Amino acid sequence: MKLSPDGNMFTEIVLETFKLSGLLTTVGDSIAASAGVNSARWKILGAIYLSSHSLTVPQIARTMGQSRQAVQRLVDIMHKDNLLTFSDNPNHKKAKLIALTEKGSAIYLKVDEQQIPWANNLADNLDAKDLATTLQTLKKIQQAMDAK
Amino acid sequence: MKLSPDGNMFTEIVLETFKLSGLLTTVGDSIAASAGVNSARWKILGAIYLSSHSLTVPQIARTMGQSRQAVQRLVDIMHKDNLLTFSDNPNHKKAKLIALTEKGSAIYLKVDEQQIPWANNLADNLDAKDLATTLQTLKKIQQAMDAK
DNA sequence: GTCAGAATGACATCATGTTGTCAATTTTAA
DNA sequence: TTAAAATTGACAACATGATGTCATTCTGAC
Repeated sequence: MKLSPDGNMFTEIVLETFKLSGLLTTVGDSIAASAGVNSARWKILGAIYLSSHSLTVPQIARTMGQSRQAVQRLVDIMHKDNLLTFSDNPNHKKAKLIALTEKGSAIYLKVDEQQIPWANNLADNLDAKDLATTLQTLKKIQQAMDAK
Repeated sequence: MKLSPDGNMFTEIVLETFKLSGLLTTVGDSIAASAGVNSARWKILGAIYLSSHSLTVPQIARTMGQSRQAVQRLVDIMHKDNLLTFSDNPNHKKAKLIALTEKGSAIYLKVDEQQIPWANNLADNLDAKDLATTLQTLKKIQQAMDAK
């Protein structure tokens, strides 16, 4: 069997996604470093901050497209480092609700201060319509994968 | 400072890229498993196969957006496993040229057999024009990052 | 209400991938 | 031509992340 023209484009998108993810992680490490965290921990902080309410570990993992255990590991470390708080979950005895401490919040905002001009600057050189299409398509790809 | 509307879209694309990359790696592991490799090794095989000529380790790393050392590590393992060959590089005494063995080639093609219908099928449910825009935009983002 | 199946945390093992360092080689600039 | 800078392979240390297992808790079908 051969790739259809669309299948070929799709495959190229997959490869570019891998590549971009690697590059973004490296850049993210630089951006987050001055606040004392790395990309991985910044992403955890962001997942909680952006949800605007407490989340359980599995919820964070699903948001991030990662395994429950990988997130649990980081959450435990960040809890020890006083970046996150655990609180009882009225709906589940074992699955604690996770929120940011003041320190965690401050770190997230400090990283954001640097990420914002970076993102604004890069976005300036790109077409808004194309960005919108790209964002929607990335989401649709995930939905299509889920459906299989 | 606040995110511009475009900066906000850009940030969302970044997060979706991370998420999609994680999900694709998991799916890729499943697809590649029957041929005895995983996503990481499949990607190495693909980088060499698709270039249609021998590559050095740093060249593979740049193609994949990963560190030279991570690629070197896998290449050494895959050489031991008889998936790759090393040959002298007329342009560089230390940097060997890497190519696929018959076994490596066969494995790549076997994985491809399964990846192709998967990609074709998913692409069928997506708009060709949107896929083209997405692919171009992902590449442009990388160029814009490089320029900084 | 009960019980099978799913979800969750804890723990372990392993693969992937980054960063840092050093010596050897290549490239570049003067 | 030569010397400084960049590239490369080898090696090490460490962080990230997937997978597997077990006991506990929750959910849903009956």
